[in-house]
Amino acid sequence: MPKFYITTSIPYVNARPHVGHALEFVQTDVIARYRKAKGYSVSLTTGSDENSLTNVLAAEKLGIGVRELCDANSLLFRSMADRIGLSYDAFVRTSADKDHAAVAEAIWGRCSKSGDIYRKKYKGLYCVRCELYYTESELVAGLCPEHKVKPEVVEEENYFFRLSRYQDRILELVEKGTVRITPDGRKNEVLSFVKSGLEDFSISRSVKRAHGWGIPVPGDPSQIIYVWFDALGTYLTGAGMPSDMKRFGKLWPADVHVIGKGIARFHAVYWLAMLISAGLELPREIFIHGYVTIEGQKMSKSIGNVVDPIDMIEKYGADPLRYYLIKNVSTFEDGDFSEKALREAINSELVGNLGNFVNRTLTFISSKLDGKIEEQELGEGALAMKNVAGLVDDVDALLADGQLNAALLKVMEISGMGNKYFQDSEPWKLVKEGDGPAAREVLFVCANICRILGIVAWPFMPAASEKLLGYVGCGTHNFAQARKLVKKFAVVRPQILFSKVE
RNA sequence: AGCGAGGUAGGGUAGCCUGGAGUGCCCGCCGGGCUCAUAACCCGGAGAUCGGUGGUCCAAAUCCACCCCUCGCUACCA
Repeated sequence: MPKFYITTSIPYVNARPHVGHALEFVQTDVIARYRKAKGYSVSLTTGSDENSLTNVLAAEKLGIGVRELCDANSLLFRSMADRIGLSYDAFVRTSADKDHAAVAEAIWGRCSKSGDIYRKKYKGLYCVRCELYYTESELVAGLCPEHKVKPEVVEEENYFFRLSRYQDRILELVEKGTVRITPDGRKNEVLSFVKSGLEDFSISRSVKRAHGWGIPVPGDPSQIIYVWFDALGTYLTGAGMPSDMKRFGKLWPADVHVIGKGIARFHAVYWLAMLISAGLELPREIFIHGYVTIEGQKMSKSIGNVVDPIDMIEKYGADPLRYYLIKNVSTFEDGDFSEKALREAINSELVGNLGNFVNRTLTFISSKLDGKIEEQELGEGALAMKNVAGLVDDVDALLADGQLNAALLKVMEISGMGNKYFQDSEPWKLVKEGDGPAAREVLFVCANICRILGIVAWPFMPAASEKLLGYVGCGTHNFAQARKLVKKFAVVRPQILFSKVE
């Protein structure tokens, strides 16, 4: 069985999860489940990024300890992962996972051995209030854009990573697609960034600047490893490094890193260089999604429009939220979230289209045909099955290509087709007229379409899919089964798959 | 400012590369049909100067030029 190793990025835990995080979890999970349904042995790593100054500052603001903040918020992220159905195998906490500290140290050691780490004085414009360095161009009239104060010139000796050395190598890897950057637009951005010239970057902070929070530099307790230099290592930690190198040997390299557009560079440039330097294999693909806006506006605390995915799950369920995030948010561009649109999608698409088709089919079979249906000679129904088969191929191809949004539309087309076939065939009339065989043919076809729907919907809406497959008595969600005709069904009277919202 | 992506009915999209009646899809809206089904489903309809201007061509959403608007990227900052 071929392996497939996929990761989500690890969010900072300075605040609660928002729908943007949910989007990434869902996209990642859809890809992971699709691969499972294709017969891959899939592993998925997620986690939380905790060794950052942002978290320290957030904790100070709240008047609690960093440890406390990280524990609490990490738990929230984990809880969201669980509730949204993210099928993860490892949840790495960068500040609490012993293996992870070991990984960070190992990466450091390996890069150092390659001669890519050196000490250098760093001089920059530092805003004490932000606790951040600014470049000249970021300043507004020479002042910090946030606090309108003049930044201080601060000098600090740090460790640097010799990124410049890898410019040509990265350019080639990305250009040739050895490391695939999806979508192409992002790939071009990465290329233009690399072409503009790569400079070495600082990979440590003084303990003071880091407020003593983070993983110490091996052999130099006065310095803390820069958060990104440790955070990226979670992908290795999750694969088993260093405690289970057998597992790691099987899983690494990652097949896909799913990330948001804001951190593309860290993955497509820094991470690749770090891995080359450390003598480790490179990920095969970096999959970059857009951001979620709320009712057309950027999500922000000051506007107060942050949407809590856990609230949405409690209100509408995980599958409907998953459905919405894939269907209404384009896979690679920014997309919008609105509760109104979510409700409309549930009522008209999940309830009205998919849920109704399943319900009318299964209810019909159980009330009019004793719940049993067997293979029939196919007349008109053969064409319907052929069309469905074509759509299954489409779903498969689109998912393989990462076009999650388009794939889900095709899934919905299948139930749309089922509804139309059911309607046009009017089996209820056939039953009244006493034409049993004709009615049985229609329902035999519809039962198969339901089953196929259950299979292709599984990556997107696993709970509903499993329920549905249970009703038709076919447990498997393996994609290959979607291309076969099941000959005999014993159907149970279904419960409603999705409930209408008022 | 430089580089890149995009502007198609009320919203969201496909079509553009390889010109040929504004052709399609998902919602919303209006009307009709049906009754197996969660007032659901099926059919039909209204609604677009395809960002603007000019050009090439028998013919342009599609090719070219210019302009307007939106959005991304431009390093140590999710």
